[in-house]
Amino acid sequence: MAKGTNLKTAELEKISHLDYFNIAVSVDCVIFCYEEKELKVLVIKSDLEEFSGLYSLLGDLVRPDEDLDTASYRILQERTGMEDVYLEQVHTFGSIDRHPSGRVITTAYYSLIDAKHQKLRLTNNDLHWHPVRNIKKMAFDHKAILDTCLGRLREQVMEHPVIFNLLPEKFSLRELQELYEAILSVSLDRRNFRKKIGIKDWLVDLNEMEEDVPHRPGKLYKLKPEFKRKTPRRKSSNPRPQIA
Amino acid sequence: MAKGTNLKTAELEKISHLDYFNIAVSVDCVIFCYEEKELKVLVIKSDLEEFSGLYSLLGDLVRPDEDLDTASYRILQERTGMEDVYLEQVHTFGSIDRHPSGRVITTAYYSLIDAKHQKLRLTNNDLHWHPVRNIKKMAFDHKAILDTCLGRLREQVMEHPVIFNLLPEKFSLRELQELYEAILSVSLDRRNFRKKIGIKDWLVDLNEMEEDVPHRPGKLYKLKPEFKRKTPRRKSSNPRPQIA
DNA sequence: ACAAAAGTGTTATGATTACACCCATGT
DNA sequence: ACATGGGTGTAATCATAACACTTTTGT
Repeated sequence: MAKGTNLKTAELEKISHLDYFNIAVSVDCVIFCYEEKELKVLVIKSDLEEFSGLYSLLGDLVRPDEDLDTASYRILQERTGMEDVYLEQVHTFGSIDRHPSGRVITTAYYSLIDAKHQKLRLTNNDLHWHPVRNIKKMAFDHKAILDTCLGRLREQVMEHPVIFNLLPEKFSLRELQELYEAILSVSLDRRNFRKKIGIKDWLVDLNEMEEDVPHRPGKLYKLKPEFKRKTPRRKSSNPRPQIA
Repeated sequence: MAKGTNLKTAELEKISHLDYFNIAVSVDCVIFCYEEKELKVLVIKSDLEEFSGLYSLLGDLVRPDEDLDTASYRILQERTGMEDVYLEQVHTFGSIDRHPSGRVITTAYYSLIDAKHQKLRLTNNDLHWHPVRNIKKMAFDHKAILDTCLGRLREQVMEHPVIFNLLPEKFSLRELQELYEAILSVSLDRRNFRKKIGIKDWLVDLNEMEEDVPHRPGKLYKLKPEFKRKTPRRKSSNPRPQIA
């Protein structure tokens, strides 16, 4: 269609791009679960001598024929054996010196999974779930990545029904409240918590009771099916205004 | 320190990475300004034949010796001649086929600048400010990038004093309200708006009046200096809870 | 009987919404 | 005098936060 002008074709431009094909691209996944009343993150011992003894997040280079989102999904599947997980992109870290092997930029995702359903390939390099609040130092800039993802999780959890990805299908309001408390590092008033959850209208009362608890059993609830978004919600570009 | 074990050094690992050094990394800037009572974005005619006639955002490949954030800042300076601008990373777009020249992932930033202070190098390729609401189609996936950044701007504007980067130093409450209305595509009640802005306590009354307006002049205000964050705010990883 | 947690309501405060009139300035 | 926008307050509704007692179950 377009006549020969001073436009470049993509094919021509490709050549001039070649000089720039020397930044590697990776993804890192902050995979959260909730276990023993604690928020935990999946970490593995770094296999770089520079970071000997430190743990890192799970990540990998992105393959040239693989979407960024697909790459993070692949990491997650390879390591946890889980399908159909909640995964959301958070931030891309691109400092020059963040990786000792050379220029590697990385896009961080966070993921929420139900501790009961995953079957970790706990084979090597001390791959394990680590309580988030104990973590002081990690390989690379992974502590900053973890902090950023935790911050995002805390923001999301207030407004969107994502937290349920960390719980089994059926749960009591106490379990839900304890999970909020673990994520936010606060303690919440039980009555106000129940009122607020009630208003949000996210839950279905299953008319079932907890079993095998050493106290009065609580009712069990599940998330209403219409809120089950394993695929990351697309950000609406038109949220309703909250100003005046 | 570490004895020779089965750890790899970064130097060794570098070699195995070489196969993967074939994804290009770019940044794209969604540069907003406010002019003639409209939110506008800086666009330029695409120089790719595939997108002949379409406009694209301003972007460039990231240099191997340049931080991601620095790259976006460079684009902005080159094109607008401005220093000290508000710039925030939003999302990284990494579909395989998003660029016809080959595999290019791009990190999108949005920026807010005062229309009065910029001196555009309006030299070529029809670089110009385009009203955001008219834009239907762009080169590459740039329409999606624009929408995502606009969505982020709308989220931010509710909670954080960022909007002032689009205004001159001194402004009236009417100008401020019109700007909110332009960004959010809503109309706001004047009394409620003023009440809400008052509560936020972001402004200083300058005890000056508008001049040269064909009606009763309004008071002028400026943003309190402590809220002038040209550098993107770092997300707190500990927002106060808003649940119960 | 005791321990542990479930379940539940009221009051006070602050934010939000809807809504209408007089005032100051320029033409 | 008219047109344009500046400036202001009240009442209704809703969300939030603080707070304590009775009930149910397992041991």
